[in-house]
Amino acid sequence: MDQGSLAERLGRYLPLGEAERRALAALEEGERTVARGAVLRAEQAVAREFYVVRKGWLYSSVMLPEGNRQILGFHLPGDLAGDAALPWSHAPFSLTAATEVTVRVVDRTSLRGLFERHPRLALSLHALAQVERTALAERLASVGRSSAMSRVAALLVDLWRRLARAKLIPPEGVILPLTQEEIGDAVGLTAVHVNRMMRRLVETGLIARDGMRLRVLNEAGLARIGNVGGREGTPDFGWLPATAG
Amino acid sequence: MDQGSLAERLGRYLPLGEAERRALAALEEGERTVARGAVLRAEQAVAREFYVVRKGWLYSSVMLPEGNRQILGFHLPGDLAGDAALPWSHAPFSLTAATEVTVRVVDRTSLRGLFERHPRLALSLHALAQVERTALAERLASVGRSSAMSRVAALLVDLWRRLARAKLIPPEGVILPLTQEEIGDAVGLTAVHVNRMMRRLVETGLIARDGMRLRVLNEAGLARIGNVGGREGTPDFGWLPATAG
DNA sequence: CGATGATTTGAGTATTATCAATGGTAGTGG
DNA sequence: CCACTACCATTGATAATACTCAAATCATCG
Repeated sequence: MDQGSLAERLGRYLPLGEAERRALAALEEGERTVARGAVLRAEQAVAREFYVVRKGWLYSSVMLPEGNRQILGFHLPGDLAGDAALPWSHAPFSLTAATEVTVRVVDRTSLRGLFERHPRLALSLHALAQVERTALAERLASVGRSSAMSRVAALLVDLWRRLARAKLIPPEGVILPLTQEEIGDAVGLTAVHVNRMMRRLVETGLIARDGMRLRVLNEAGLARIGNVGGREGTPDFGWLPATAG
Repeated sequence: MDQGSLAERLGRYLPLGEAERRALAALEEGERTVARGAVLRAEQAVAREFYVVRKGWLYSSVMLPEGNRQILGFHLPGDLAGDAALPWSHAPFSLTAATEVTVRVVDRTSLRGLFERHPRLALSLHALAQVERTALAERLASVGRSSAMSRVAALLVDLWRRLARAKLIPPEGVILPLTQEEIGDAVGLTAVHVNRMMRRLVETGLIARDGMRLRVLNEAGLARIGNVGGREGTPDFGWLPATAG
């Protein structure tokens, strides 16, 4: 199946019929590739479309008036990006390429047809949005109520697990295409402090680093430090209507 | 129209047809009232339903292992609550009554019928979920990247504006049914520090308090301190299909 | 090789948390 | 009506966490 497609992503949660796969594939119109560091869509830009990440990483962020940046989330292959802009004419946050990234473009008006002809897919998309929302809530809890160590650990576990699910982790570890400043902007810390925390995680033997390459040596331990729950949260799409065509 | 109903809420964003109003009303099945402080649905409880707030306030929260609590958001009349649990069999966070609160119960499986028969409403619900998601993102930015003063100010402006939109603010000010500890749990501060910040906001003349009653004297100033944007973010549901019956 | 940007480390500071004590207010039961 | 309790707000004093500033090291790329 198409690597990083919407069909592949939704297929993780529920079985899809042939017609449904085709409908999803038809959504993804143009393809666009942007270089590392480039902004795919800026905050406040006109936003009539959203994206499906095919290859590479993206992150969404907002800038505060004093020049601080908050990174809201990272979008890996198979993730949607920019769909939170649906109910606005202008993007509430910007999308930036953490690596060179390839996305498929989905015009928001094409959701009308999808919702009319494929209610089951519509419901799945809705449920998927709620998954993202829960992830955001968990990040908020981490940033609002945990120590610096915790926050960094939580972010690393989250990324590690998502990458693992998407089968993107080779045995020698994964390349985290993030500066420590970006990590800091994601968890609400300065780059300097992120450095100290990562360093301590290495000393403790929980992770290993080599340049940008990261290996989690003790996922359970890292999860504990990060206050990250275990497997309670397996998505349950079983209540959706049974597979159509 | 039914105060705090889903129809009233969605009607704020787009015109609804008669059939659509009926379909929305049909969703809301039982009614339930719980006392201030009571838990409507606990974290990890089986979650096959979600709620529409009719009267009173609710908040959703998660507990961290060390006993810290993060309040994720407040649900005012007309808001959905617990809908983020859709893709899970067990609730990712708990719902607590901040005041005595009355909710209508919606079984998640009844969404199937709605999505099949009313794609336009389905799309609206989806868009509404994205609105909530954006609010969460803004809170994250506030907690992650602003000072204590900012965070408290941002929360107050947010609540104030939402209450104003729902026409729930009498001229003498609104009763915030929140302890300073709850405010702290929402913005990632201790109750003690929340107290100091609120006190300073009063000294500065931005707000006035009398017991639990709050009045915002200078909304623009409070918004500036809170790093809260102005009117950029007016929802745009204009791209949805035109009104059906 | 020089230039640019990221990481690393140290020293001092600031913001926010923690601890502790006091006063206020509402509710309860006698 | 009053004691009594419980919870919340307030304030001060102290401690800890994370930030700021600064400089040195490293890595990468033309």
